[in-house]
Amino acid sequence: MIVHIDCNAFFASCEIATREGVENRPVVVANGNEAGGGVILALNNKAKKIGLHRGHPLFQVKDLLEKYQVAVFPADHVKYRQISAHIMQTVQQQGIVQDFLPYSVDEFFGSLPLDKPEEVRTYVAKVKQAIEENTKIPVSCGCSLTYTLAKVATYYAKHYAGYKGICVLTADKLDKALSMLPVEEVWGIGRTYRKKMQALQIVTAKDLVNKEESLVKKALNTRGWQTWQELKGISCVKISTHEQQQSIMQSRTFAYMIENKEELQKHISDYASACCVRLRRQHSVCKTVTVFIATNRHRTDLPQYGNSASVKLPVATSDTPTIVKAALQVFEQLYRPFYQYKRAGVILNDINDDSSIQLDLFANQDIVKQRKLMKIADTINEKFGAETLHWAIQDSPKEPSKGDDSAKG
DNA sequence: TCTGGGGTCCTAGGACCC
DNA sequence: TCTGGGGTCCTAGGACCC
Repeated sequence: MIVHIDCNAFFASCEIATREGVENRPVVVANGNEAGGGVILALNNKAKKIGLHRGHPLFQVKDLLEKYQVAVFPADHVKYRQISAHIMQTVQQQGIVQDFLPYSVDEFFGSLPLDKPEEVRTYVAKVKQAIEENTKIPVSCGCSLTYTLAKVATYYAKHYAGYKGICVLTADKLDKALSMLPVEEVWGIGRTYRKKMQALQIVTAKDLVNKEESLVKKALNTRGWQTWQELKGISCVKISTHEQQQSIMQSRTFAYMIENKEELQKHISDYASACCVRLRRQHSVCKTVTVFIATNRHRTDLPQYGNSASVKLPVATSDTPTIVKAALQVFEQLYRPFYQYKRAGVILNDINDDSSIQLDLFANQDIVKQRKLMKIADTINEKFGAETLHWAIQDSPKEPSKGDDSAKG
């Protein structure tokens, strides 16, 4: 049996668990920038009941927030990662669920070598109780034959109070469960596939399962076909557990629109630099640097422009000055004057372990020295705060420092 | 005034190879 | 010199996820 554990309204639950006196109030977690813009990322049931939704921009629901005294908190991802790790640890200590792995910050998969539903239910209930006692985070649990079906089970665990947060979906109940499930609730069916489903007159998950394999393969490609198989109880999805991320991205929506080139350059440098820190933290190097910039797509009254481009580095690296320089070069290609920019970001791709650097025959870089320098900088910034050491190349390229790539602080 | 920030995988098509 | 068949690799973009 595959076990799926899903935290309920995770970000909101984390805030409630770590603060006094908010558990009886509607609670909302939103991201935001200095100007207070932002959208709702998570909310508890009390907040849902007064009509709030995930994705609502805060400025549109200001009246509701005031009227019902909603507690609004900014997202604190460091806290959420810590609580997530605590949940992992708690479950592993129980020694009941095997191969327990995180799928995202608030979802986990594992397996149980049992098939009697009562037994499964009993053990999963123990795990659920341990999580809720140790971390104060309420969870829903689904168990079934495949990952996709375990997520179906969790859907029912969440939607039917009678299950008390645990649903064990055995083969004999599949038919009924799938016939009651809207197809767009199935893991792997998103916006585009939902439209295709409508065209094929597929309304429930069961309608999908009943379609012929050849039709599914043709209309929905490999992904859709895998989902179809999993719904029939045939495992074929793999949960990837990369220890190293394969891409690292840092981007922001600005509090206000920016036209000034130097100001944008400053942001691009900061994002690139932040990406590098994360890259080194996972002991990786990257070979491709991508930059994107865009205007405010919501402002239809203003001229729109958005673009992205990449550069391939001659040698895979995690060296901040090298990567910042590359990002700024790409930005130079992208930038068009007279537009009001609202969003920008940097993505690192082609990521590999830093022990596997392929040296370019003609490249003349002293990698050992670079790495020592980076290590020192990271150590200092970790110890004394992220802005203690700052790379000169992050500053406006119009006033380069005399010593190339030297750090100032 | 104010509208998120990350990720993964798959596919189609072009470049290039023998 | 021309032609075809059979491959691989790379990339951009699109789909999905949280």
